[in-house]
Amino acid sequence: MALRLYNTLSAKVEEFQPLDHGRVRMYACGPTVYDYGHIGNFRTFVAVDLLCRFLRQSGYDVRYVMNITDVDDKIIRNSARDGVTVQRYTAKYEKAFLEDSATLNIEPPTFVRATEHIPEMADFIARLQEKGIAYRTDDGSYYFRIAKFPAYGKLSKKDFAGMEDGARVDVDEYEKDSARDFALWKAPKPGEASWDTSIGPGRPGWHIECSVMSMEKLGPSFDLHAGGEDLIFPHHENEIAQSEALTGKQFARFWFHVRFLLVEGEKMSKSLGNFFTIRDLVLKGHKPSSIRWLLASVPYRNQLNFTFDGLKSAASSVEKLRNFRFRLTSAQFPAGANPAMTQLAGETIERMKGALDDDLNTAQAQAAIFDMVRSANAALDRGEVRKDDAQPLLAVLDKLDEIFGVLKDDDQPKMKAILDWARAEGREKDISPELLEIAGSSQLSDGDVNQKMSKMEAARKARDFKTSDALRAELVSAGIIVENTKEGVRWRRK
RNA sequence: GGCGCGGUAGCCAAGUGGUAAGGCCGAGGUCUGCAAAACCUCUAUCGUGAGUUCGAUUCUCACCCGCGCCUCCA
Repeated sequence: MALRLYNTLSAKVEEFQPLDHGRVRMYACGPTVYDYGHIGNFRTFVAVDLLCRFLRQSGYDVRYVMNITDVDDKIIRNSARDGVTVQRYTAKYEKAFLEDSATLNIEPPTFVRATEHIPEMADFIARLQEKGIAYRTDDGSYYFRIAKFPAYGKLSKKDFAGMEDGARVDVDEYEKDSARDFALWKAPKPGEASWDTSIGPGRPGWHIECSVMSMEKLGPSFDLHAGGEDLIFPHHENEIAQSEALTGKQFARFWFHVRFLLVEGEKMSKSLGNFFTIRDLVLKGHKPSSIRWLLASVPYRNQLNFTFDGLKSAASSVEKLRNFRFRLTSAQFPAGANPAMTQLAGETIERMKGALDDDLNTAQAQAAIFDMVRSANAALDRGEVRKDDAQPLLAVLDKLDEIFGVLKDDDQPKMKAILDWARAEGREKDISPELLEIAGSSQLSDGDVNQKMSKMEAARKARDFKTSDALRAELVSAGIIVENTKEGVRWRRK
């Protein structure tokens, strides 16, 4: 079965086939680096990451480009407020974005920056002007003439034919021929960042960067264009207009839009006090893997209700998977193989692939893995798992994790890094005891832990439970989880 | 007002014209020196009303509620 994806352009679920056999070219609208990214931003980026990972797992060679918008109104406003250059201002938040992406195990795409493509944008606009599609106003701004692109509205399903010009002219705008015409290039204003270019001084409009950079990296027609649902209009509609008006070719073929999330059942907003960055959540003691799992647990086209109960639940779910993996890798099994386990592994792989092929139904993929884990754990309890069964079962987990990216336990160092950042930023008051507990579990080295573990085991063998319990309590208070199982003793960090 | 999405167990959340995945939490039990982990059992008739149908949670209509876009917010 092949991947079927919802395409905003056709408003249908379609079978996905790239233009070039075996090769996918995709572009995603990335962040505007004017502040720390919030969980809403990262829902989108995680969803696109899942898509990219699944395409790769499905055998495609994926070229994935993401833009970083490092010049826009908010950036100009905020950098002026802080009295720093635009460059310096955006550098801080771009770094934060890259760190947060890494925290969430988002595989880095090829990044492109708006400010590094200013001459190309000017050239693009000049060519639009040559074709009579763009026009210059007296102040030196350039606009896109929507009347020249009859297909305008095809992505957002808006009908502009009957709209009267002038009904809603924004008085702040310059002299546009039509109210719907959008800015390609903004004339310089005093105190604002400006570039001298072939079409005159100024700065790019919002949409032009994505047309220019995506086509430069991926060609005039490419397979997938992704972003948050809010970008459908006007951003992506305008990208299509600019690009297709210039090249006469179809721009992106599939449009992938990720739905907004809610927080505790309400729209996230600063005024409601339910606005969270990744760092805010980690400071509260939540693990990056919990955040990622929760964000990935609801299919991208559904509204996701992001709650703190949900985060705790996600933490337990990830824990369950990690425990299962731990159990398979740490125990000794009798030689041989159990055909039931081989079959279970095979069926689960099929179920996961089938779920993800179905417009990235991550919820069903997760259900498939949990079904397998339960069955396999039950078989383990009954002693029905043989030596040769471990590998195929672990392979299923690996396959799952190629997409979901939560099994490797590197939460602790990531949280420690954010703890250090908070201290450097003077945010001590936001550091929770939970974070300190987890980040602090590194105080005991692996060697220390192993030493105490063997002492504890010796005491247990001698049935000196008082001593062994005391050692265990000591380890537990240091953030170590100790398990004495039939298959042997083992430990891990909280 | 225009266009669109959704309302499923305490919470999160899939799904289907033939009586409902998965996760978390809770209760009871098994295992265990204890703890942890794990396993087993239990917990929903799918917003409300009407219609179509042999049969609807799944289709249609109405209503109520929530959400999104229509203003450079992912």
